[in-house]
Amino acid sequence: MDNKELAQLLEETGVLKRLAGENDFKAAAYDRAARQIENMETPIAEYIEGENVDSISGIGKSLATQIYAYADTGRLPVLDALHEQIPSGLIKWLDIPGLGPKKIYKVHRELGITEMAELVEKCRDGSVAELKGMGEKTAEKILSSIAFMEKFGERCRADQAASVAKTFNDFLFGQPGVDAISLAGSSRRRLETIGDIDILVAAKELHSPSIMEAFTTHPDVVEILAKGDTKSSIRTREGRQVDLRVIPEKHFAAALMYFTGSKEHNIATRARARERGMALNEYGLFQLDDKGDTNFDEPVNTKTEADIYRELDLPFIEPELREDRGEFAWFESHEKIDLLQAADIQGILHAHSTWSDGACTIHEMALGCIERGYSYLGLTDHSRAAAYAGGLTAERVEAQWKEIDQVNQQLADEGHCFHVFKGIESDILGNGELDYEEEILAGFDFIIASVHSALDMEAGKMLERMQKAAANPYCTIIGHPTGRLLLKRKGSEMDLNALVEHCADHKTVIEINANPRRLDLDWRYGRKAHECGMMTSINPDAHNLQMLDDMEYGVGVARKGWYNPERVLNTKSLEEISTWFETPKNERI
DNA sequence: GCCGTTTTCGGCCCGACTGTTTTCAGTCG
Repeated sequence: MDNKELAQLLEETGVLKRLAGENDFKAAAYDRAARQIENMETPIAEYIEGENVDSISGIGKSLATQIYAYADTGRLPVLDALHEQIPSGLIKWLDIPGLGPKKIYKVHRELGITEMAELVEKCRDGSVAELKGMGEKTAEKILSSIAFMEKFGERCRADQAASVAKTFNDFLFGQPGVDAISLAGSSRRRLETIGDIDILVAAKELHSPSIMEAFTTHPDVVEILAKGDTKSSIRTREGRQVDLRVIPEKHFAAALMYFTGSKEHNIATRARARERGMALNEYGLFQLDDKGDTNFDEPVNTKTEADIYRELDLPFIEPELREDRGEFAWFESHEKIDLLQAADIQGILHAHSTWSDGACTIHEMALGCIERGYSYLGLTDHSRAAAYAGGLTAERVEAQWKEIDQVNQQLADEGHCFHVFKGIESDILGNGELDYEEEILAGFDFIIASVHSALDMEAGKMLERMQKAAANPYCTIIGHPTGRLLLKRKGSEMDLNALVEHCADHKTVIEINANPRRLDLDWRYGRKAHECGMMTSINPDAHNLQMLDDMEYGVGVARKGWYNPERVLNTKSLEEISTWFETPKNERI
């Protein structure tokens, strides 16, 4: 039994309680307990053994009873009971924008349906519109939302969102009366997938209507979901939802904080304000009087987000950390957090050339790195098992080494202080071995070991395979550990906590693949990595020059995973990393 | 369902927008 598994069951209980029409605060208690247990570093089993589960904050007598029962029987009684009452088909309905738990339960109860297809049918034949509290427009909205979901899916990758965000950001910035503009929401928090794009504009009230008008009539807009004086939502032809909020400049800091979220982080900051006799909303921070009333015309003077946090006895919390995943607890005992910055990165460690499936020569890739301010390139073409990608035979490896020597000489002659390292992206074979004989392996400066075949291996076997590769003295870095493709392919479900620990023990680095399609290792394992001292490397896996710019996404994810520069391999200078590569693996720090 | 140096009961983050109402519930972020 692990914390994650229990947390998932508690979360599902919260969802079903809402669908069952129970008090929202009760449902929220299950959400809170789930988050608490998921973020705890102590295994829940220790509390169960010590019979002090209810000493965990947010868990009282009732939840503790459930958890003990789960320890005994492997089942959560409250969840089993809810499953009897609520068909699981309804959970999917929650993904339909505009349809929440109350309406879902009403439709289910009164029309006796549980499947999405039945819902479509009942919206079309008018049954839904006839229900009390519903109507024609509600039914139409449900139909259009379902059609939209089927066409585009609910979320998109961060890079896709960035391109839509840029279009609207540039457009709005040019509108008369716009004093300031900022991206907010999950894009600002650097989440790997984005639901909708949130943009915040500061403008005087008199300009608001014309800004809203310009926004909702932009040529990319195919549907207006809502339009008000301060808030509007649209859908773009790429299928993305964009929310715009226009507020006077004096509210900008509070609004940015509110609009950036996460929802859970906001709930916690507002509760914190309450504890200090204040109230926080998107218009500012307000002092409450004895009766709990306040004058909303006179906020506490806070010009920036940092000012608001300071009033709540906190340092500025970087947007990437605002997930209510331990950031408040951290600042109870620490004054600051040292987070990786893009400028800390000194070199590139995962890139391909025309020797395998890359688009550019070694020299071109090196110049691309120099242009971007890096001081080294670890070239890693594919190994021989990756025949589909032009993987290198042992003979071609040796020929490539000669070319790398020539390129290094040429770059030195041209006056560049830059070095190309001889690396390889070695396939991890089905049995966990690397792809060359030892004498070839020993000739590389470093090796990235990645799985490119038999991806759907059973999780336990996959973990053994990865652990064997990671323990190999020639394996420097594990590449894209799960093989996931965001929103497309799930990736291996092996126990990543176990892999992180194993790699920390063997001084093997696990990369954060910066390709926005992967972003693998996931940031959620950052705390585990921190706890056991695992190092990472932010790697673009570049197959052309443009992909070198994907580093931005990798850095965002590393920040989200709480990595400091010391735990990121490619923050080392050229000199430091040369020494590090030369040091035998088991002696590395 | 949880929680408490104002509290063991009565709160729990809070406001905008929509649709269905005729003063408000539901949804969203």
